[in-house]
Amino acid sequence: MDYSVKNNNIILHEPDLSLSETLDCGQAFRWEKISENEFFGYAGNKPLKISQNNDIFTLYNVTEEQFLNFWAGYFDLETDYGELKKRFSEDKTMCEAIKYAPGIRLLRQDAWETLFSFIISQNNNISRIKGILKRLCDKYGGFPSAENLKGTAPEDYDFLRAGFRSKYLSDCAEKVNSGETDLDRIKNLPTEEAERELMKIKGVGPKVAACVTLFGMYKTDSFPKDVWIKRVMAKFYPNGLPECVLENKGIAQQYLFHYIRTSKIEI
DNA sequence: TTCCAGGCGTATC
DNA sequence: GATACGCATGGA
Repeated sequence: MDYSVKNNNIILHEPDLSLSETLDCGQAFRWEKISENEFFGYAGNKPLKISQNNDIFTLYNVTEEQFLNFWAGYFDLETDYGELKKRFSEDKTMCEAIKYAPGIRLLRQDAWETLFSFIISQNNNISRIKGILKRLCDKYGGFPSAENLKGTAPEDYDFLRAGFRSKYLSDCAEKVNSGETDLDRIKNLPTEEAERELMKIKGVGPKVAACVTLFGMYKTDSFPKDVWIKRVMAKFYPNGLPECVLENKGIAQQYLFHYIRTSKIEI
């Protein structure tokens, strides 16, 4: 990890990171582009302004301790994406997807925030998901904890305009508050078992559960299959994923998802 | 205006 | 176990 401290900022050198590709590819919903090369957003309830000039990043008003204890982990800086991408590129489609957006990384996000957010994501589009989460955070002065949502009924979420998902949100809050869903315990389970546990929450099926284990628990072998990934599978991998991605197919999934969803390739 | 979105619960077979 | 359908809302 190549960084230095300058004034109150952290200056980071990282060739395998693009802010727009990583923060705006549908894995996190609370980042916004505030200028050509700057983003502002939140991870948990930690705010950050960050800018990029080629492979040099500035994290504003971040101490070395905050950087090492939190942001370095959030941006997955200890993982060598150069090495990962080299391995993935043994496959032709992966090679194209990586060439299209080489700066994607998997963010290590908070499990609770990921769970709540991805319940909202189902049968929904990304810009609308962002709007719903903004209304949520505006009301609670940041992303609410499970405790903050204790005792909420579906109607309590009307202000979100989340539609049929409201009943799922109150069930999620209830199960986490009662301890029936214990995210810290689930984190330590094998991927498949963890997903089975998460699916006890109403509105959490295989896809949402996989997003939670991948984005919120850093289980890099989980593989969320949304409508876009189903298209990728049908078009490029009718006989299954190539061997070179299997161990980290969750990370590979991010490149594929972004590639098929935003590039102009024929589906 | 119509189509569809980082799906899931339920009914039915 | 597999398949079909409805669902709230609003972006494009």
